[in-house]
Amino acid sequence: MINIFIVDDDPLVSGALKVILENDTDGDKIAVTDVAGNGADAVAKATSQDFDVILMDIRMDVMDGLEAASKILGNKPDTKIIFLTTFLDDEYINKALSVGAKGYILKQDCDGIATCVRAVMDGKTVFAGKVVEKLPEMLNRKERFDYAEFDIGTKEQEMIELVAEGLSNKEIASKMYLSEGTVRNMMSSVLSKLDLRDRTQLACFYYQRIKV
Amino acid sequence: MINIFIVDDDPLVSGALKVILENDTDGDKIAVTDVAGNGADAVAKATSQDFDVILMDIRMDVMDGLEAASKILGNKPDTKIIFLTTFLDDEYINKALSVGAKGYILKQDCDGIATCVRAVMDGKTVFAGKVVEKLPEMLNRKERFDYAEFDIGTKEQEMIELVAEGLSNKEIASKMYLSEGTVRNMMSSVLSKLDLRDRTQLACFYYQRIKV
DNA sequence: TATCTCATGTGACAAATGTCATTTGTGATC
DNA sequence: GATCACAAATGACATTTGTCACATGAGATA
Repeated sequence: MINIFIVDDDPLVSGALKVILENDTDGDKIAVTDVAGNGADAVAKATSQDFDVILMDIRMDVMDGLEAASKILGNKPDTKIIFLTTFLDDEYINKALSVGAKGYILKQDCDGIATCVRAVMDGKTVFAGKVVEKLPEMLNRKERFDYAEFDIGTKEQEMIELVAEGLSNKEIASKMYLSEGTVRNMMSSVLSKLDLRDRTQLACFYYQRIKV
Repeated sequence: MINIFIVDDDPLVSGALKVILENDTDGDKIAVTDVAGNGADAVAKATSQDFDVILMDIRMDVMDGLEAASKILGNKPDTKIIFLTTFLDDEYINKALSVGAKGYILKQDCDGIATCVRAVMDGKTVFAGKVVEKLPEMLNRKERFDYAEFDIGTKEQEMIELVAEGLSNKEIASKMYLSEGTVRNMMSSVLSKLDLRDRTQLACFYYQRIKV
């Protein structure tokens, strides 16, 4: 028998999941033995009881799912937690992985959730296909840096990228069809806007804050 | 009925998988409809036939699984491919994700493979627990760069790190208790060893090849 | 001892870099 | 038409940077 704990602030979701899971017959019987409506509750219950798998929402009041998972896993590292959420958010996915989640499934395609639970019980980790599609870009991701916040225009952005490839002013000028003097002026302006001293600091800034 | 194609250079493995999969009764019946022993064969067969799921080894003669998968997915992007391999290699995992694999399972724990196949049929992606444990570090990894290969010593490494923080020669000299002239000489030497032109290119090199 | 290597340092030089004041041309706005 | 804003360009300047030839001193080796 597989012993499930559902954490979701929407009773409709918990209810639906319970029905789906408990009526699944493709293998060991699954039973939902407890339900919580927020992260804090979840931590309390998971501390006093043992569950085979926890299905948890991420966005919840009082304490969100990621924090709750972190606390639970800090206490019982072998707990298998599957996140079941509506949002396909890079930040969420990254944190879920870091926390050590065993799954990240989207609510919109949670039909096969019973199968997921079984796979997780087998030591596997199950992700929604769309989640995994995002991983490669996340592995070599570019942060979305808010150029506007620093009042930096498109041409200036292009120049920054070229600096970050190691080009000299002359080379940049040639690539951008500008005179070298203009590139210098742009450089000077960008450096001042970003409060940097020279092109090397700009390159560092680029790799540290803009692209990673 | 779920229609499986197994690609593995070891007939014992293919045979064992076939038995495990076809005797599983927890849901739709699973049938292994074809088998191949290397990547090239796999590409040929996957082009002429349609399969629901392809289970593929990575290390194979003639053409490895990753390349084969890439070709197959280039042709039929919706193909669901699960890698089944012995190796927990960062490079493999990264490529598998990039290629668009629906799973990465270790042979040593392939008991639940039928469950995995079903989860993948449901649009999920299934990874061995150990694979996913590696992802967080991969997401913020530091490459281990072989300074020795370029004959770069400890002091030179330290200098490189300082350049990558945007320090000037004078500042580096002060931090390392050297004269500015010495720093310049070191710089010149390092640039030549790495075949770079200036400190900005060195900073770029650092972020692109050394630390990420 | 004589020699060699190596890290450190100096001085000189050309090139690249960043800053600034100023000019020019274009398009928008009044 | 007059004015303004702005991108592009120029020239001058001080500073930083990279290169090179060479000096110095310490430690290793023959």
